[in-house]
Parts: sequence; C-alpha cells; structure tokens
Amino acid sequence: MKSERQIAEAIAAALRELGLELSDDVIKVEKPARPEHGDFASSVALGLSKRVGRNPRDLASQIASTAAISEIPHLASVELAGPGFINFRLENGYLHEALLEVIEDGEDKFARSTLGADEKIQLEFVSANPTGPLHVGNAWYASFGDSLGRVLSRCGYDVSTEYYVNDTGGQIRTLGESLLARRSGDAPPEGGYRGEYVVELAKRYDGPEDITIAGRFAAKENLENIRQSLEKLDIHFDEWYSQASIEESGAVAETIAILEGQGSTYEKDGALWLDATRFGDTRDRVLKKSNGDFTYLAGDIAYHRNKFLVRGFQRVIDIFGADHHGQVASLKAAVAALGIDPDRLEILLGQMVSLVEGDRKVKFSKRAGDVVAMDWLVDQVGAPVVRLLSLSSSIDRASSIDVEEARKTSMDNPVYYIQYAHARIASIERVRQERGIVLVDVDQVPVDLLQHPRELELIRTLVRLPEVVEAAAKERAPQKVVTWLREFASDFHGFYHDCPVLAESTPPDLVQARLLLVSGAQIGVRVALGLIGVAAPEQM
RNA sequence: GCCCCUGUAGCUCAGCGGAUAGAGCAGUUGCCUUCUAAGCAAUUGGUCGUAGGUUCGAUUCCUACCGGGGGCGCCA
Repeated sequence: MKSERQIAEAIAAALRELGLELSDDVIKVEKPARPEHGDFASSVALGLSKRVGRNPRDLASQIASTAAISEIPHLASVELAGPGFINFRLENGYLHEALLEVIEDGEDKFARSTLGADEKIQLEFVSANPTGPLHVGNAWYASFGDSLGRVLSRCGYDVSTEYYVNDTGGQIRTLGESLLARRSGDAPPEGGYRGEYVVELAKRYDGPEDITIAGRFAAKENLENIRQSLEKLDIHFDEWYSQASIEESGAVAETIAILEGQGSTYEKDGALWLDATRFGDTRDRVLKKSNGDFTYLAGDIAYHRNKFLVRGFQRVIDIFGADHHGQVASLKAAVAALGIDPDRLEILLGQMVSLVEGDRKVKFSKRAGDVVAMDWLVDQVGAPVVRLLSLSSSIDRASSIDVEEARKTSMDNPVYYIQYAHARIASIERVRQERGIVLVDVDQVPVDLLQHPRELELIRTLVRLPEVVEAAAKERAPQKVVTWLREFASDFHGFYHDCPVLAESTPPDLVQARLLLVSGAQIGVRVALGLIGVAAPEQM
C-alpha cells in the first residue's frame, strides 16, 4: 500500500542524506506480526551494517533521526528494537486514507495492477484425454489453473486459457474398440475402457463398424461431457485446441522437418530421434517411430511451436499432473531446439491427490472404471467447496481430500465462513434500505471515527489485498487469495460482532463511517471471491 | 541408480530470510431481546523429519541422511 511505499522512499532518502547511496533492494519494509513492533518495520540497518562497517543499532539510530524519516506522512513514532530494527508507528489516519482509496477504486479497479504490462500469456490446464468422464484426479487442479488465470488477468496480463484436446492416437483407438465391443454386446478388449459410460455411448452410436470413427464419436461425446463438468465449477476455456487438427494440418511434419533441417535429429533403429541431450534433456527422444507414426512428443512440440511462433504468446504456462513430470525436460529441450528461450515455457506440476472417504481410500483409474467423477464430487459437496478445497493447499503438496469432511455443510466448512461474511454485508445493506437510512457523500463521511480495534484491523486486512493478488500472480500461487479471504472473514466477523453498524445505540455519524467501511469490505471480498471463482451470496 | 515434489499441533493444511510459528477441524468453556449464533471470545495442544552448514538472524536458503508421493517408453 501507499504508506509502505512512502516509508521505503523515506528510508532511501535517509540513506542518501547519510551519504550511503545504495540500491533499493536492500530496503525492506514489512508489516510486523506483533503490534508492539509498530505498523511497519524495516531491517535495512541489519542488512547494511556489514557493508558500511558500522554496528546495526547505531546505523538504525542514525537513519531514524534523519529529516527524511521525520517527514513520513502520518508518522506517530519511530523506535529502535532488537538487533537493529526500525519500527514505525503511524497515526490511524493512514488507514482511513487507505479505506477511502478502496472506495474510490471500487470493485473494478481495486486490487488491479499493471504488473503484467499486457504480456501475452497462455495458460494450458486440465487437458484430460476425452476417453471418459472428467475425474477428480485429473481435474483437481482445474480450479487452480482457472484462478491463476483470473489473478494474472487482474494483474494486467493478456491471458488466454486453453484445453489441449487429445483426440487422436492409441487411446482414442482403444476407446473406439471398446465402444464397438459394447455395441455388439461383448466385453471391452484387454486394456480397453470398461466404464459404464461406454455402454451408454454405444447405445447412441449408429455409425459404421470403424474403430477410428467410433473412437472420434466417443471422444467428442466425452469432451462435451467434460466441458459441462467444468462449467459446473465455473471454469470456461478461451480455446479448445485439437491435437488431431494439428496433425491433419501437417504442422507436425513441418515442425519435425525444421528440426531435421537444422541437424537436431538423427536416425537410429529405423526411428527418428531428437538430439535432446544437446538441449538439456537427460536422454534423446523419439519423434517418429519405426512404424512411421509420430510420437506424442512430436505432436506436443508442434503444438508448442504453434503457441510461441504461430500465435505469438510471449509466455506459456502449462499445468501438468506430477505423473507427466517426465515430459518436462524433453518439451523444454525441444522448445530450445526451435530457438525459443525455454524460460518462456513454465511448466507447473500439480502433485497427485488422493481421495479418502472415512477409511476407504479411492484410487483413480479410468480403464478399470473405478473412478471418482468430478460431477459426483461436485454433487456431493457443491462447487464452492470443491473450488476452495482445491485452492487451500499448494499444488506442490500431495494432499488428501476427505469427502466426508468436505460434505459437512455446517459451520465447520471454511467456504461458508467466508461466504457468510459476504451475506452479512449484504444483510446490513438490506436493513439499511428497509430503515431508509440515507448514505451521505463519501467526502462527508467522518471516517476518522473508525478507531475501534476491530475496525482498524478490518481496514488493515482489506487494504492488503492488492499486494496479496500481486504476490499470487508473481508466485503463481492463487491460493494466497484464499488465505487472505480467511483472514478477512475472521476480521469481518469480529467487527460485525463488536461494532453494530445499524444499532440504535450507534451515533448517526458512526453509522455512516461504519457503512463506508462495510462497503469497502464488500468491494474487497467480492474481488477476492471473484478471483477464486466462488459465488458471493446475498443471503444464506 | 538418477530426477521432481514433500515431511510444521491428534487430523487437514497455511507461513517459505526477520523479533514470542498460525488457521480450520477435533477437545474443554463462556456469549443470542441487537445488522443472520453458518458468528464471537477464552482455553488445551509444536524437538517446524534428523544432523551439519550459510547468515546479524533459518520453519524458510544449501548439503547429507531418514520417511512419504510421483517420474525416468518407438504410451499418452
């Protein structure tokens, strides 16, 4: 926020005043965890002491007594603490000012930034093969990808989300075989798809006895199904990109020819290999099998060439399941071989999740037909719970989800805790209208009446949202928004409990001030809920 | 064997270079004549896997080891 920046600037000026011209990266201003350490604190003196050969406390003391520091807006006091921290305490006016900025920004501008500078960034996720219904295992990070996209957009990136449709190759043939077998009343072949959905599809298939055609039919149906499952989670892709279309357009052959032409390939055992080790991979990779077919990798290379060179994305983020870890090095090597800086390709790996229901451990395996469909989970616990749950922990952690736990719709569930905060805000607004309380102009509201610890704490949390969103974007960690929402809800409920807005005992001026705070809070919570794709209910 | 992720309260997880490590659930206990108690408050519970190292400062960074998950196909 503004004050933090002002303090950092003041410290920079203080250092210049003391003749210590140093780069800004040593100036750290943070918010201490403990109130006795002030509103803001800096450890510059600690970091600098060695470089300038002075002891940290003396240095801190010198910095603290400069004119630059004394000119910090709203400054109440400066204290030295610990090994050399400088703690700044500000008058509460800095919070009131910050609240007014939130109101001025409104839902559209608050916590929006230009960090991304309109960089064209493509985000590919889910991309589950259309061989069956969307299941929990490969859709768990769908909410992560979608929320990351929303966060990046809010930070000024030009984001395009995409689902890569694997509608060709062996799995689709197997799917076609399974479908035809079911139609003739037989069991699916060894290694085929045994799920009940294949039987249903077979009933509706009246096409020829052709594996490819049957497979394509089934894939198309499955994909439509998957699309609907994702819609239930409020996940919509800008683009559904077909692998078959890439192959049919000749782009794969073209891409491989380019690699061949520049001498990045060689032939061995009747196959065409990419000299991937030259570009950082652990081993070389086959591009064209000895039977003449292209490998999956070949298609993927063409696809990524398309992303970078045909469609011109400056940055590409792929979200894969950890079981696709093996593809990372080869894809990056191939991209490098095509002359694209491999750092422009970011591959995020979502670790495997396991689903637990009481003592029963559920395994995901599509072919065995023993899968937990995303639809089932959404029906069981509701879309908001699924979205919040999958964003509650980092994608680097192999988490386990207890369906029984998630099913509890009582006060236990964090989603309701958060949504309830919004419902209470909406309720205050309803009652205000019922009672005909008229809102005065913003510049007439005596914001400085907001002095209750609950009020101040709520403002403190509220005005932190912009930096949380930026951090979520930079670190590709949309779950940070969830953490913020929990804190926000906690602060709001505390405020609600201790600071009645519309009670008869509340003086009219304070009513206005609190109503302003409530509308600021509403802006914050709506923005944050929007970023994680969870509805903001008017009542519960 | 090599590569990636991970080990924090009884459980599920935050925190990831700052000063006395947090939340939810579970346990114990208070608070509804008020804008919704799907709430608030208090309280119990931790060798931050182990051992070294870097640093003024390490749960956070580095190394090794131990435990857990995933990967190392002319499958996708």
